[in-house]
Amino acid sequence: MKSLSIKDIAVKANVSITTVSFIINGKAKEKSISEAVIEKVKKIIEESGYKPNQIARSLRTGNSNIIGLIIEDISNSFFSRIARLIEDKAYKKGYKIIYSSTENSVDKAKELINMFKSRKVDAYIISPIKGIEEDIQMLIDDGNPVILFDRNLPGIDTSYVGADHFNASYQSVESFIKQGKKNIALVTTDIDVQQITERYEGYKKALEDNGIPYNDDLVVKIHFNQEEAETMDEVEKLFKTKDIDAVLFATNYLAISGLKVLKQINKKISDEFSVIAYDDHEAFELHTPSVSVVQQPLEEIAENVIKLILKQLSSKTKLENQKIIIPARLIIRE
Amino acid sequence: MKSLSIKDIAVKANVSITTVSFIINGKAKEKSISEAVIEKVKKIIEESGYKPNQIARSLRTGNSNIIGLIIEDISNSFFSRIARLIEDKAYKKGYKIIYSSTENSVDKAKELINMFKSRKVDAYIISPIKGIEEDIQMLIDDGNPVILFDRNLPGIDTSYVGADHFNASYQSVESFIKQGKKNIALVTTDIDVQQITERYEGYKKALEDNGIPYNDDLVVKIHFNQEEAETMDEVEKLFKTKDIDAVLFATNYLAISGLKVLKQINKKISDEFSVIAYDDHEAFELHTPSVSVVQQPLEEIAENVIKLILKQLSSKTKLENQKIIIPARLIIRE
DNA sequence: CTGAAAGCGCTTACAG
DNA sequence: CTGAAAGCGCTTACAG
Repeated sequence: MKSLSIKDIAVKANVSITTVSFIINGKAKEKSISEAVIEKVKKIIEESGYKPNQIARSLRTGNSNIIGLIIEDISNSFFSRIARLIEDKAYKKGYKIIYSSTENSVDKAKELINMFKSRKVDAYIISPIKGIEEDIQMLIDDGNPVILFDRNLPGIDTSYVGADHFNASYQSVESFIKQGKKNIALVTTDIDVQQITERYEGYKKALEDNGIPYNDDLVVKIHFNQEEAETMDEVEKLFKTKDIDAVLFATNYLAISGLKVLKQINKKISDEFSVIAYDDHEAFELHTPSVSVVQQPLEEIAENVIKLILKQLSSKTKLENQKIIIPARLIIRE
Repeated sequence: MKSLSIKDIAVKANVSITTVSFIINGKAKEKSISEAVIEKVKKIIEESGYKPNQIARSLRTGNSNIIGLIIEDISNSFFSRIARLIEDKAYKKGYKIIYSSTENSVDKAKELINMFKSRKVDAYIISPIKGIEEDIQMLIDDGNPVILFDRNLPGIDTSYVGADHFNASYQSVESFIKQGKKNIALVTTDIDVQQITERYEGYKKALEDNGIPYNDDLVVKIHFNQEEAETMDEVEKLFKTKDIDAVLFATNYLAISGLKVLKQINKKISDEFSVIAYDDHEAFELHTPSVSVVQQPLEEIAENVIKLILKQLSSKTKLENQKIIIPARLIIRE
């Protein structure tokens, strides 16, 4: 069954397709179409259930009312929750979101950008990885609104929204030190992205500022994408061979692996052994005892991303770039 | 900066756009274009970075290589993990996925279907809710491939893939009974969808088959979308006023709220008080003590959904419908 | 107050 | 072996 076209409506209403188009697009008044015609056409559209073909509209107008969202992995709860918030907020303004996961692959990220480009999305929201700077720069040069979030790409001159990873990490370590901890470990990943680097820098600086020597042996960099069993082995080794009294996990999935290890080796979180996880997760509050966390300001990140995108979308000229850094919240749970 | 069109390539190569189009679409051989021309055109495409406009292609061919995925809520880990698996598998076959969340709203679900329709997606994967039967039937009548998953819509004659909710629930209750439990509660939701009803029926039937009278007081139906605090109040009331020795949670988020209550009122899971959660979640294995769960076969669900969709997509004729029910796995954790 | 016509960038049946 | 032309379903500048 073929669907109706604007022509079918025009024939039924005995007017031109121009008239129908004006009515559909709310330009009837402006084009001074008579009330009678407006009524008649609207009624026919209503009754027939006609929906304009958005593909044709996009081809003609060059925009799509679609925003492309590129993230690392939709099954990661940080991203899926952000995606949901962005989706909601965009939807209310008449924009749809197409998302896709890069899985931390430069090739896939480039492909996704190309796919979005060839579908003429109106704007790009990207949680970028290293290696796609050029592709992003091309989008910007072509005049597309582009916003980076979660991770900044220092060389790229565009707007960015993200949490203050450095300070969050700094404060976490400082809170350990205030509790009297001396041997503070960091479990992080080896992905070379800014937010991970910042968490590392925050850790280092906090030690330094408090006169505790940095010890490379207490920092474990887990290879991205490796089997969880392997990760757990590495963390277990850290817990067993080093004399540590506190550990900061740089991502929530690492913290979960870490907690599994603690359970396995029957080591408890206690006054003698503190844990902070970067990025909250339902498992942490529920854990016995509860795990302290750094909460990322999801709502504010999504809010700011959408606000910037919509502002750029409704402006004829390129707006000034904004780098918005939002404080994260350290939640100490007893 | 305007992007290149097929015409630009044709001009550069000094051939017609027809020839360029044939080459792009791999029909060069079939149309017996000379090797020399193929080489020349390919080189120019390569060098210029030309990407065909998919919008124009869609308008012309009527298909988009896009599959629409409609789920309840992308921030729910069951859906985000399924989405990721489906995305991966579709991507390998050259299909992209557009997803959107219905948030259990009939209106939003209808709007999403309309949006997908007007974007001419090639196929629909839908985790449906009651009230959109007509809209789905229209899609099917129009000849679109449609697959339902997770929840079936009994009246609709199309393929379906989902877990065996009835048996999973039945077995959970039976395992309680084997442990000698008599007062088995069910915490479920009031959403009127098939998979929730089946979990309820499985619970009831297992009691009946084992000679335990069904007691309505032990079944709590939580209102969907209400504040978690309210949910926790209701669960707390159940735990405090009824003398129960086992509880089955019909969804993982309800189980998480339930565990929070247990923590608050300082009640422990033990030999005297067993818990099973429907749908695994990282928090459950980590919990002290670990929580038994029903694991949904995510990988198999995604695999079967994609297989059915691709088969339908590559077939000229409408294939016979298949209802694929996959057993869930009950994992008893000590 | 309304319409004929061009054009967005493709694909493809047809012609040579 | 290759190309001119129609057409997918819209929008919009222009004309009357």
